[in-house]
Amino acid sequence: MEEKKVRVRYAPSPTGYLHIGGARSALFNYLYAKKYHGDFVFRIEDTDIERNIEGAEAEQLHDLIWLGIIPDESTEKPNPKYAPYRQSEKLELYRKYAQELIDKGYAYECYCTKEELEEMKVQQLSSGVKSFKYDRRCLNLTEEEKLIYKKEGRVPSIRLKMPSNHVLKFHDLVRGDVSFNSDDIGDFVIMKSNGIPTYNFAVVVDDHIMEITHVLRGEEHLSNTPKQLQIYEYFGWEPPQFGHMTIIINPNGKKLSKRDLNIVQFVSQYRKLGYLPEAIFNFLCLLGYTDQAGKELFDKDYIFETFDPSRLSTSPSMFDNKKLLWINSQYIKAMDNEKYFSFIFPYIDEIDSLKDIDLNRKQEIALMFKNELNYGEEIVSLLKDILIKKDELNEEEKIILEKETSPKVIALFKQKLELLNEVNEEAVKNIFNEIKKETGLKGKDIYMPIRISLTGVMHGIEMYNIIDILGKEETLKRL
RNA sequence: GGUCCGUUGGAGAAGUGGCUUAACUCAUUGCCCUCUCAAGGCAACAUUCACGGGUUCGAAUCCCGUACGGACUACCA
Repeated sequence: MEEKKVRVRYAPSPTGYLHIGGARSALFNYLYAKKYHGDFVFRIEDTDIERNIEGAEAEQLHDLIWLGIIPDESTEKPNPKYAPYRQSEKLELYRKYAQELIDKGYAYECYCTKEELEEMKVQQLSSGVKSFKYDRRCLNLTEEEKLIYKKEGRVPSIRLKMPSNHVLKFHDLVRGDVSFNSDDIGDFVIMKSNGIPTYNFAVVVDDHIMEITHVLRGEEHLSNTPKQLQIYEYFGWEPPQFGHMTIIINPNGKKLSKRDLNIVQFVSQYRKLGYLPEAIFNFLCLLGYTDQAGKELFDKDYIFETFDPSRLSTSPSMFDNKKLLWINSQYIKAMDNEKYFSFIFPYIDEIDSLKDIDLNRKQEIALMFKNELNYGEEIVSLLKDILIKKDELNEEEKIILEKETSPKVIALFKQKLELLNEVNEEAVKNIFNEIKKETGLKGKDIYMPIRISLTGVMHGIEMYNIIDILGKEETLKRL
């Protein structure tokens, strides 16, 4: 058999921003393409006109590229051979194929109204029927009957005629052999009465036309697969190989939903918070996949090389924000300084008093926090902790300040600092050493009173850095 | 209810019949470092792989059943 070039795709509907789940689907398809030197296609499934959102398509593509998941072909970079890349632009094609199925006797017009279908459903359910299936009342409509319906103003949808007792099986890239029986699947709609194809029909046509060879998608699509396979069979087309990845669950064990407000789950939100694309990319690789060598921190080239779809997991993975945070902090630490500066400056600029300081100064301050940060925006609150002194002290802090030696230490420090011509790290260290000698105190007893009188809190970055950030004048004022 | 999928620690998981005293990572806890927090270093954390049977000399690994969890069950994608 001739080796076909691997072609995979990510095909979102433009109903919102790129979220974690979508990004993960895209990512694994992308990895598959990279591993097997194939093409990764970004295409749009916009058949639900009601839910389409202006600008969502561009946002999704933009976020994807930001993450480093770069399509070889997309709505913005189409290959004429496969264009168009939006379903809404090839409605005629779907109609043509649907008609072909009707002509072959594999599909039929259905004139049922929404109300009738609803009623059918209620009736079936109440009469103890196990699962709802369309009762095929329009299967053998005569031309006369159709005419009557049409005169009533009814516009038909088109349903696929499922064969009876037909086993639809396939080898799932991640789950192994899976099979369904056509008897459990009702005649589903392939063309809505508004002339727009349904998802299950449109993907088949698209995947076939675009010569998609492999489809990695979420487990929620598993039960759609037999429907799609039946369509492939009717057309005599070769279906792609499917692989159904685990769903991502929230801490309650439920599928991550876009409405889940407890979890930040849009890529753009992470970008704004100061997560690095490489870190998210890495994290996403860990969601339902493990590296053979057990590595968890790796760069793209490594995963491109080693990716093995058979290692995709079959049990759901929980979205662990703490792990993302940790991975992100690792990537921040590993950044080279130039990159780090351009990453972190926008956050520093959020603080008015630091916005216009000179470059060297800003770099110095930025570096004080490089090992401290889990995500970019965190620097804002860390800096504010220093710049804005907390006014209410808690018990522990009060006790330290009220200790009999504390006022003396603070006074001594203030006095020595005032005499300093140039405040640099060494000079400040010397002051602490002198105080140590003169008072016989050490460690906590010296540092804490000063720390608390400067910032109001017992924790934070190194003392010298705090003094450095505040400046001599402000430091003296606070003592 | 039906169909399909899953079940190893707080979380992600490795494990494909003997090399498992169940790897590795996050989290948690303790210790070291240290003025503090963080970072970093070290260590602890599953007598056991949902449960019950079976196959086998031997099972987390294979088979059956039960329980539990999830996805789907739209003229949404």
